[in-house]
Amino acid sequence: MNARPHVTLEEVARSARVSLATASRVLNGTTNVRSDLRERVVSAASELAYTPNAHAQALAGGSQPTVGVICHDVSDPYFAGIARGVMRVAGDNGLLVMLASTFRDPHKEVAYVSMLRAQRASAILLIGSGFEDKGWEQAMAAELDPYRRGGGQVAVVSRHRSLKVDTVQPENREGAAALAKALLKLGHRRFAVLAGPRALTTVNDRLGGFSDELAAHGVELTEDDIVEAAFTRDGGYAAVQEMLTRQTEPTCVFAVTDVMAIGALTALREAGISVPGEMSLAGFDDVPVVRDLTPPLTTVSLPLEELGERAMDLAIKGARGGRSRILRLPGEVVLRGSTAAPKS
Amino acid sequence: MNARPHVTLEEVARSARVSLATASRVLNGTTNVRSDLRERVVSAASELAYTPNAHAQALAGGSQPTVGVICHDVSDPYFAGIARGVMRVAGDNGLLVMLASTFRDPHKEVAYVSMLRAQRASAILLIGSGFEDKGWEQAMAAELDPYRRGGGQVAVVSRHRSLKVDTVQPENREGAAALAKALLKLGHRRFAVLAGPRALTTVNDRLGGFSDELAAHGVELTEDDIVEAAFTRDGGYAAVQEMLTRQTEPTCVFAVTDVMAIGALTALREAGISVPGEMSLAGFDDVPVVRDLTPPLTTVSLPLEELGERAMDLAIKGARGGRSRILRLPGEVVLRGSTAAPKS
DNA sequence: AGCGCGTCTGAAAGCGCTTGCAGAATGCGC
DNA sequence: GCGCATTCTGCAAGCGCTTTCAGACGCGCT
Repeated sequence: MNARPHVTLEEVARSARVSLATASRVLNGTTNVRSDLRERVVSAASELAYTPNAHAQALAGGSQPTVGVICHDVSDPYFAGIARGVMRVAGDNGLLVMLASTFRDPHKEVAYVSMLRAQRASAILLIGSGFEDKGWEQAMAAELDPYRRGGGQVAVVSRHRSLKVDTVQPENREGAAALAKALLKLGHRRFAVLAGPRALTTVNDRLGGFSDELAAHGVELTEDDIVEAAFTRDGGYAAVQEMLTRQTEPTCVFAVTDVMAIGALTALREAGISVPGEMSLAGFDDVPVVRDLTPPLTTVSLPLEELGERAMDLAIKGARGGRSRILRLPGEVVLRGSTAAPKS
Repeated sequence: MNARPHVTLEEVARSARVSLATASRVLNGTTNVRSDLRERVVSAASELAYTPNAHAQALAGGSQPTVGVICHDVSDPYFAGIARGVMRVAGDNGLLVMLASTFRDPHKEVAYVSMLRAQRASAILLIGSGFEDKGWEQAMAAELDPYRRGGGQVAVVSRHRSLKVDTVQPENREGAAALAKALLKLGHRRFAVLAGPRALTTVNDRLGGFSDELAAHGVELTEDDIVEAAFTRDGGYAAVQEMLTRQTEPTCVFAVTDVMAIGALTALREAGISVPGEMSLAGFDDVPVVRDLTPPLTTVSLPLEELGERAMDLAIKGARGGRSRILRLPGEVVLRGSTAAPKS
């Protein structure tokens, strides 16, 4: 109704009987201003509940205090953990975060980058696995390149390296390999893997690291041992059901993601298979809640918040001299109650 | 390095040999433009990888396709569920979401509103319990009022009504009361409540609903039965430890939040108290993961995503004729394995 | 008292885009 | 072939703010 437009700097200046320039300077602390004038401006501003128009500021050359973050799904605890780190660093630096959730739709992802570009976000963070898809990569590059050429920062968590940007990489391959080694040491020889869609780089890396390490110890993983499913709790649940219909008789299941492992655990329980008594189960990520499962989940612990913090750091200190920087953060195998020696 | 400024509409226009106005009209589809001109503009734009400067657009009068969402903690699954709904609706409407995480700091919350105001976000959503604090309420109102006067939409999930804004309210009181009734019916008479800080309206409502219902059935809840702790998993964990040191001997524990209940469950297990054998446990929210706990958690199920969707709807269809609208969404008691009749 | 210097303040020029307005171009009927 | 109605197109005025530049002012000095 009384959609009276926003209070402008000009009104403040008029009300304080100073010039626009002076008002601006007071509010930004750019230059010294005689104290009585400053006083007048400050009180006029607060009286009118003035807030600068960020768009005008941005247009006029002031830098833009917003960064964009694109993830697959805000409600996935893996992402949530990373986002937490991102938010903290952003908050500490007075940055506003624009968060977009793509629900794993590659088109949306590109579209969001475009919007962020329009917003002249000072940085864009891509979080979560990239897609192994030529077409997508090109479309993404077509947005990202002009963005960076225009001075935008890009940082990425856990992506394919073919996007030549600053990257924070959890060591998926190595982590999965270390997990495989630990599982072998427990005595397991027959494994099943619950994998997400192979189009995701993360899945590939973890799966590859795991099976290579197995192979190095003379244990082959066949296609039959690998169940592909959605990258979610329900995906894990369904994957176990699928697995149980197959001929394979694993003694240990590796879900490439904790979230999938959670679903798997429930499916196993409902099938009357005790964990770890009859079947060991391991995940990856060390999402907070897996500690509270029964049994607590063996997994590869990733410093989720730190991943986010580092990515944000890279984006902020965007001193991209030349090469794109890659920061590798290792995971650590954490053996908990969900794994044990196989029933002999 | 080659921080060449962004491509502007003017360059596009020049490259297409048309006027600025025409280029603008082509790109916005405002008016019909002769097809050959349109053609030239379109191809020039794509060749130059042009993206309009959203700030300039906003300044020049075009409306702003961004909304702000403020929550306590992105990594809390309760919020994550709501955010999911918000994101979906936002995405469907071509809106960019700016998400801020306050980590429960009231000052930050106000500060973020101010930033969002500066961004001229077309709507601001406040998610999560408000603070029962006069000073905070005033500070908040001081930001929100001018914002709305300037045409901004505000919607809120689960807040105190004293902020006169469109609200989506989960029925905390009623849900807690219904839960109390169900628990009484199971035969419980001695309860403990793990509560979050009383400064949060949500805590008050749930606690109030629960204890009032108990009282209506002749069961009194004393201060000793209530343990106050942080609103987190660790808070729940600590609260159980505290509870165990007290004289009370409850047969049933109500954690006002699923997240707290998760911590509580682990603490109980570690204390060697079986659930539900020796102690029943109930939560509130029905966060996805509680189904996968052992035992699965009895709780009051809230339609989390819908809460978010509705809030976003309210904000978008901001037809605030006069009164602020309040949408109440009921919760539903879901009895799962974590509750049983008390050991007689 | 007069001069030079340093510090403040204000006028004005954009930042990139939208849009009202007026002039150009097109098509039609006669 | 001419006049008029009907589209299109281009000019130019802002949107609200920052910032350069030059003028105004006050000071200490000679």
